Amino acid sequence: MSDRILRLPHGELHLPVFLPDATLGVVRAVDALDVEQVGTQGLVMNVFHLMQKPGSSTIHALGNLHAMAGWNRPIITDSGGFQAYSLIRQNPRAGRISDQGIRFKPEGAEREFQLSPEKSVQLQMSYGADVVICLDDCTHVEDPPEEQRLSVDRTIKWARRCKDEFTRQLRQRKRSVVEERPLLFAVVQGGGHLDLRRECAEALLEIGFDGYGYGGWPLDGAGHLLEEMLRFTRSVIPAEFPMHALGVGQPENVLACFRMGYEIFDSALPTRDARVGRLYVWATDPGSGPVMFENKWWSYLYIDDDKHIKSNNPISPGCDCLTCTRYSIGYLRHLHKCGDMLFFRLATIHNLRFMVQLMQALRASRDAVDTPSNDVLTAV
RNA sequence: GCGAGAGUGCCCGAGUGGAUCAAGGGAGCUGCCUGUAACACAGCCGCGCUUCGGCGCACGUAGGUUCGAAUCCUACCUCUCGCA
Repeated sequence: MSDRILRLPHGELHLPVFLPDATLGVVRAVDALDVEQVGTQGLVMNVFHLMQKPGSSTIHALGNLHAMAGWNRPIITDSGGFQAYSLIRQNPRAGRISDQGIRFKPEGAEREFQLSPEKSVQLQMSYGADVVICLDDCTHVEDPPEEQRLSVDRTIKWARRCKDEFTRQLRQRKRSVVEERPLLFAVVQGGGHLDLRRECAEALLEIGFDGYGYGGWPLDGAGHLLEEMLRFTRSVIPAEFPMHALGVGQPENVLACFRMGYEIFDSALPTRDARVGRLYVWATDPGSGPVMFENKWWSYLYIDDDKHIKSNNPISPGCDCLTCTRYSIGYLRHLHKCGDMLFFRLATIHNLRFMVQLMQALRASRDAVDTPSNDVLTAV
C-alpha cells in the first residue's frame, strides 16, 4: 500500500488527511478522546483566536496546546491571516492591515492585538505546533485586481519574513533537544488570477517551504469550488510538496481537491454541520468494499425532517462510529428537538468518522491506480 | 364566605372607544452556514375559507351599549393576594 506520510513532532499524518478545526483549542462539543477514537489524525488550531482566548501566557502556563487540549497527536496552527481578513472585511473599523502586519480589536475585546509575520511564527512555535503556517494577506476572489496584486506582494514578503523567523527560532533551540522540528507551510494567494497565482507560488517555492496551502476563499459567490484556480495552483507546486486546501471541507469539494492533488484539508464545516443537524450518509457502507466515487456516493440527512421521527435505523448504514452503533435516527432527532447537548457530541462524532472514512476511501482509490511505493515526504 | 386585583395569540407582554393586519419580545418553523458560528443574519409565525383580490371568526364565556368594542356595562367562569 503506498503511503504518503508527513513526519511531525507529535506523530505522522498519513495523507490524505482531514483535520477538524479546533479553532479555540477544542473541537466543539467533543473531548479529545472522542476525536481520537474516531480516527482523527490531527487538529487545526488558530493563533488569531488563541492569542486572545485564553492568551499566550495562559497557554504556556497550561503546558502549550497539546497538553492544554489533552491531544498528543499533530496540531497544525493557522497563522490568523484569514481570520483577521474576515474580521476586517466585515467591520473595517475592527482593524487594519499594513506591510508591517495586522492590528485588530475585535468587538468586545479589551485591547488591541497585533500580528506580524514574525510574531505569528513565534506564537505558533511557542505553542508547540507541528505545522506552522505563514501569515498571509487574504483576499476574496471578487476583490479588485489592485488588491490581489497587493495581497500577493505582501504574502510573498511576509512569507520570507516568516521563513527567516522560523529558522532563527530553530537555531535558538537547544541542541540537546532531539525532537523533530515542526514544518513550515506558506500560502499561495492571487485571487482569481492565474498569473498572480503562478507568480505567488513560484516566489514561495524560491524561498522554500515544507508544504503549501491554497489561500483565499476557495468558493465563488454561488458557493461553487474554484476548480480552475485550485487545479492550476496545485500544478505549479511540484508534486513532492504536500498541499493544504485551507478551509475545504464539504465532502464533494474534498474529493475534487484530492483529485487535483491536494492532500491536507481542514474545515469547520463537518463539525458545524453536525451541530445544526446536517449529517453525512454514505450511499454504501465504506467498510464493505471500495467506494465508487462516480455516482452519488453520499448524501445529507437533515435530522429535523419529520420523516425521521420513528426511524429506528442508524444515520449511515454500516457506520462503525459510537453514534451509529448505539443510537437510532429517531432518538437523535428527539435529542436535537429537545435541545439536549448530547446531540452535538453524537452528531459531531458521526460526521468526523465520516471524514475519516472518506480519507481512507480516497487513499484506497489512489492505491488502486498508483504503483506501490513508500513515499515519506521529507523536510526541505 | 368577604374584600381587593387580574384574565390578550404556544409563552411573556403592550394596548383603556376608531385609520392597515392586536405593538414588541421569547419559543417555533424555513433559509443560510466550508483556514471564526449552540452565534449572527433573512423570511414566516392566531384560526378557517379563497376564483389569491380578498372574506369570515378570534383578546376568559355569554349577553348588552355604540355608527364603531380587546377597550364601556351586566351576569357567569377561572386565577392571584389579603381576611376569616
